[in-house]
Amino acid sequence: MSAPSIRARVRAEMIDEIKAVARRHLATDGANLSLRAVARDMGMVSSAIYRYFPSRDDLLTVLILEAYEALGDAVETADATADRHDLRGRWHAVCRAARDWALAHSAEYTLLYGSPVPGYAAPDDTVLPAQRPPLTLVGILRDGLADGHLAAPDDELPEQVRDDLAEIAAALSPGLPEPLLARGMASWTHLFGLISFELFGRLDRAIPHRDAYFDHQTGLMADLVGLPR
Amino acid sequence: MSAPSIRARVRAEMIDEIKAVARRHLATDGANLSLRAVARDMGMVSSAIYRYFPSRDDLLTVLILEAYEALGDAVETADATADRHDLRGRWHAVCRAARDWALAHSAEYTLLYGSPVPGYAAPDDTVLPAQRPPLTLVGILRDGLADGHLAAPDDELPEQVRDDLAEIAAALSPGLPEPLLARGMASWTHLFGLISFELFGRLDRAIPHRDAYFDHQTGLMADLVGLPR
DNA sequence: ACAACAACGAGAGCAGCGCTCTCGATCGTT
DNA sequence: AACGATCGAGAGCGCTGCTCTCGTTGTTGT
Repeated sequence: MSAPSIRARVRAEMIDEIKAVARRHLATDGANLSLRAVARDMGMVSSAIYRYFPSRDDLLTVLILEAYEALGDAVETADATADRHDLRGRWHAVCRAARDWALAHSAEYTLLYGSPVPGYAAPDDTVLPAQRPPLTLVGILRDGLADGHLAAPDDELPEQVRDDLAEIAAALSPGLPEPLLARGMASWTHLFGLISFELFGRLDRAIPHRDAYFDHQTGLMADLVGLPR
Repeated sequence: MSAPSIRARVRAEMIDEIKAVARRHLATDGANLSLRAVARDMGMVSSAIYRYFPSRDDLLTVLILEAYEALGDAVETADATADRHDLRGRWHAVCRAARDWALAHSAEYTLLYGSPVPGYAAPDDTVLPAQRPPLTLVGILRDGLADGHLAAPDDELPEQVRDDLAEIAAALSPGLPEPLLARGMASWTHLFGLISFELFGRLDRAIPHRDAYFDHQTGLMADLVGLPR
């Protein structure tokens, strides 16, 4: 067993460079990534790329996975950096981190949360990383319940809704009351919609002051889940 | 001025058939519409399509415009059909109508609310039709205020948020209190996110009972804007 | 040290795409 | 009846993802 051979090292660097160039193309040209353009940028012929990625979709899948991880990192870091007992501060920090990452990596965000590519099926590997942002929000709720600064709402849930949410709670955060989880999921849904609206240009003419609008909207959701002011 | 000539009539029918075939392709193959495939389906050669639409994007634009109108029709019809004084019933009817239309026309919904196509810029003609669903929701709020069954929240808004919302209110529904509009926009954002999550497969493993979940989530938003139970 | 093998880049080629141009055929009008 | 507009077919351009072959180069076992 020797140190990694020259070939293995070069291969790893090649893969990294392909991903980097692909990300650059993604940022400038949008979501329709051209393997041939990537190859050209690297001074290679298009078929050579296939030594490293079996298909364009496989390259996209890797980029998607890493994007999920990057977004997850950004969100969790924001949460960990905030004062642990300032629930509302954490909430806003997490939401802003998601938005900031999305604005800074719009094409990658589009890959994650935009329309699914027709022929493309997301592999199961994406399920866990995709849960990190909502899990972070749920973590704030869990902490709030634990130290008594947050009370679960006493909404009555239809049986089917309660059952579905109970299973989710069991997987995400055992013991989380279903009515609170329901409101948490509404917040997560709203956050996704908010970022998508902004990124996809739906606020262009309507909302000049995006930062203030975003904070106020996420504040409404903080109210909805019952975070103390 | 004569009756429309045979040629004009045939041309109109051709355009209609192209749009119909294109919609069918959209439904089966997803958002990447192939002009050549449409032409093949019509027993034509691809270049013949260009006698009727100057480019693929122009065909897409027409489909998008008509999709906006169809969604707007569905939503407004649902609102008009419900009991005018049952605010909550109207709210749920409107939300369900939007969701039903999206589920029944998923590719077209994706065209409207999915990631924007890279090279494609939405023409201004889409702005007004795109406002019809949120306008319908706002209409429910306006009616509620008018007959006293709905009270505007007394949220304090940051100045920038209040100013932006005041302009929107002036355009959409003059006199609508900004704090209520803020919550209405949160509801609309949430509704878009909710439908997109479902359509883009993000609830696939998590929520088996989609109908009940949807109604409960939109109910939470009805609470948020203050609709009486 | 040399042979055998695996990994690699270049190139040609296939089928598909959007789009353009040309050329007859057809239709409506004068 | 003749002319001009309209239309469909066909060839062709440059682009795409992807496959296959061929010569070269790095790695490994004897």
